[in-house]
Amino acid sequence: MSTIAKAMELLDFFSLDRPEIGLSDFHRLARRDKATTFRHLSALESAGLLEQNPTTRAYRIGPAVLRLAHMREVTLPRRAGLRVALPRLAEATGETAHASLLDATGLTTLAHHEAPQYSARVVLHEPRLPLHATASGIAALAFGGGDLMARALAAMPAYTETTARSPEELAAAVARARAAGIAMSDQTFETGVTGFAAPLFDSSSIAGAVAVAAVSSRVTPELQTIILTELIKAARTISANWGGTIPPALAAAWAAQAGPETAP
Amino acid sequence: MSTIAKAMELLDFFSLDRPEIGLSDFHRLARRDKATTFRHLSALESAGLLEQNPTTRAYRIGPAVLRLAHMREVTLPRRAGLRVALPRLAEATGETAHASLLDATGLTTLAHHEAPQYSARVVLHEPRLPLHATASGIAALAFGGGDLMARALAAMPAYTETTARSPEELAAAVARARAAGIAMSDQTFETGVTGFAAPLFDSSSIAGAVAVAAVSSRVTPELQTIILTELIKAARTISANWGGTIPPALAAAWAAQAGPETAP
DNA sequence: TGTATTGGTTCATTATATAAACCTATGGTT
DNA sequence: AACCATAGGTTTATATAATGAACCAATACA
Repeated sequence: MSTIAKAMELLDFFSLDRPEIGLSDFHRLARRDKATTFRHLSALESAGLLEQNPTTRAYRIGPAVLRLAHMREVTLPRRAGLRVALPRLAEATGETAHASLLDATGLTTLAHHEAPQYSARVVLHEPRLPLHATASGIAALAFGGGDLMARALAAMPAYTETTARSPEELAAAVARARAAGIAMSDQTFETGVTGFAAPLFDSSSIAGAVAVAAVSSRVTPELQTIILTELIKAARTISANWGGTIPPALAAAWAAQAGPETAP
Repeated sequence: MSTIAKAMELLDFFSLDRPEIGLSDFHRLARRDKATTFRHLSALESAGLLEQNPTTRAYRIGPAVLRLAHMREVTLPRRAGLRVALPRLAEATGETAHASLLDATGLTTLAHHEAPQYSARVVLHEPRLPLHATASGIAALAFGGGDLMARALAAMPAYTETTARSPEELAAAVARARAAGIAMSDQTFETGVTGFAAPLFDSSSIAGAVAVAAVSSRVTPELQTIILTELIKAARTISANWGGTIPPALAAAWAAQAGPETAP
């Protein structure tokens, strides 16, 4: 593994719950030598990707990231297209809504929004979503290129009892999602969490997924109907904002899924 | 220089004018071997910091950057504090306003806003601002720690005829800024651009600078008065948004500068 | 058809990354 | 006050990973 990749893995240890990490914590979290960790952190800092809290000396995301994100958002807007749709999806379903971006290597969480209705809700903390074990991943596989499937098959850790274990099992889930226009996952990533996801498109192809992560015990047939309807609405809105068009086969599946009243 | 730092330097070649860069262009821009450049780009891509445009194969800023920026902005808001103040500063002065963040290594441009009034306006494209040659840099030196000055003296390229060349010249400019509460730079970085800057503070210390980059030929004493007044207003607002307090000496300088009607 | 350019790959050579041990400062305990 | 644990950071021989010239395949232009 390249030194560069090792250094940049350190960035993935940050989360909303852990926005600042000291040298010793990093050294333990990454299970790497302290001197090595220190030099990696220093290199990231000198590029502005990290900075040190002047009082605690702990490391946190640096200002260069803001500049880069601003640049991407101006030239290739994504977040802006979620601003309305995601909170609306969360409120309409009463569950946690989130959107992720697909690149050549997999899905990256882009934004999430928790519904305020219930105190029991799904809180997300994974920056990268495994393709084989999440509804978003299945949705991406169902409507993405074949190379994605190869990547998914390369590593299939079993997170729960119901995580797909074999290529056949995964292929079946993907086929179901392709037919329904929506991917579902029953506690395949985290126990107690049921996922529903729809693919998102930009001007060239599939670009990500929008999903609802619901508390499993709350999922009744009625709620499921609401979630599917709202998810399709959200996916249509976001894809439109991203300059994408829904493939005809998917549009037909959605029309059948949600009933004629929500057809385009 | 570390491999990590070399790889991350590649990120600085992106700008709003050049949001996508192909392998060959990168190899020329960075003056590095093509194979090396390729491996660096691939490593950045595997971390999600870059992605490839699926049609042109050119590299652009990746989705991970959005996630990191979101995380920083939630835990340590900065952009939000500029959203109102910066456009207002640009409109009130008729010139380009910008804000930058200070870290241990220097100033990073955070956001800028061009005034719509005139077609002749200053367009900024530098991601990093040199401390010794910009108004923002002088403001940072005037109100930042002594280690900053050491860093500024380490490298002092002469961008124009009027760029400070000697430590004494720089120290004089910094002293003027400290006394006035505002830094000024007459075409020290780019010919035809006059800069005015005020320091910004967060809860712990100096955190950046807000500046007006004016077309030199338009700078009359009247405009200069407007710029100084508005700049102080903007600096007060932004620092307040960032949870900062203005040091007494600076508050006094500002009160004297802008006249009693704008005193806090 | 020929030529220039693109993105990407190979492999011997060489430079850089690594990790154990060490240093210094600080905060909390006895 | 002495003690211990932990923090951030540094040193140096050793080992691993980075480098770049040459090469390949594909596309674009003329």
